[in-house]
Amino acid sequence: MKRRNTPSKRKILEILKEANSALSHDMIQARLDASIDRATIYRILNRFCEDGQAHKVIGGDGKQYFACGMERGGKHQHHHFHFKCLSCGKVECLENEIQIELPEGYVAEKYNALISGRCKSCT
Amino acid sequence: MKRRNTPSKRKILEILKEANSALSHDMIQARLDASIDRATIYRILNRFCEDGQAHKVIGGDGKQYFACGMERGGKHQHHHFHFKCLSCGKVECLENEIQIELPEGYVAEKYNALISGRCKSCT
DNA sequence: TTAAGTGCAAAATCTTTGCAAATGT
DNA sequence: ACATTTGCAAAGATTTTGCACTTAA
Repeated sequence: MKRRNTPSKRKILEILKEANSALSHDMIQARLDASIDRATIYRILNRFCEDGQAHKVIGGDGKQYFACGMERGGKHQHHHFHFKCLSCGKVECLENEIQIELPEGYVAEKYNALISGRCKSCT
Repeated sequence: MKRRNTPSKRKILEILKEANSALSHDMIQARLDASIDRATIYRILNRFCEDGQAHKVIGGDGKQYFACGMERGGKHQHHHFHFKCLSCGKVECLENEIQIELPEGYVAEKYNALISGRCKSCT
């Protein structure tokens, strides 16, 4: 499946790059001047994740947050923690790598690690 | 707000204790012989979390999973990782404690850490 | 007795899907 | 040309809420 370079994709990738945090669907929609359909936004974001241009974290609220800050060369570099501020709502990627030894016979595939609390600006 | 000891609460707590894994709402409902209303189950589970008798993890699927295995004396002992098997769907509490140094000025409140993959039985 | 808990129905969220029309290559 | 992408509408899935009725203490 060959990917196309559409205006919508460019805009959304731009927004993800400018934000130095992970964004939920509605945060992205809020930053769009012209409106792109909800379904289209989700589809674009999911394609970004498939292609390794972005990654997804599930918030403590069960919502999906997308970020493209920690990918290098189209591949997600390492598995890291995320931090969600309960006050301002910002979701950031932390540098801390997840290092954990799983029990014998367990194989890890995906990581979803999110800590909630107060960020520096909100303390 | 004084809590009461109802049959529904007892049944659900029983189920959580017997399962050596975290259960989602529908998993719990499936294990109930007599049916308890959906809303009631959610309310009971949320009360358990408020009271420290259970804790909640958000799965990579955005669903809520509840467990009461790691609490001692009504208090959640430590923050730990969870593991969800993508094959059999089981969500387990891992012993590994989450130890992470947050950036200056950040305060942690809640932890949600889940690794997905294959468990021992499914490899 | 009376505050807490329950059931039912309905609402609120968030996300995905089907399909026809539009568009990139 | 033709497969990919989009918009619209509708469906799906999960969780919460309002309200009257029931029940534990």
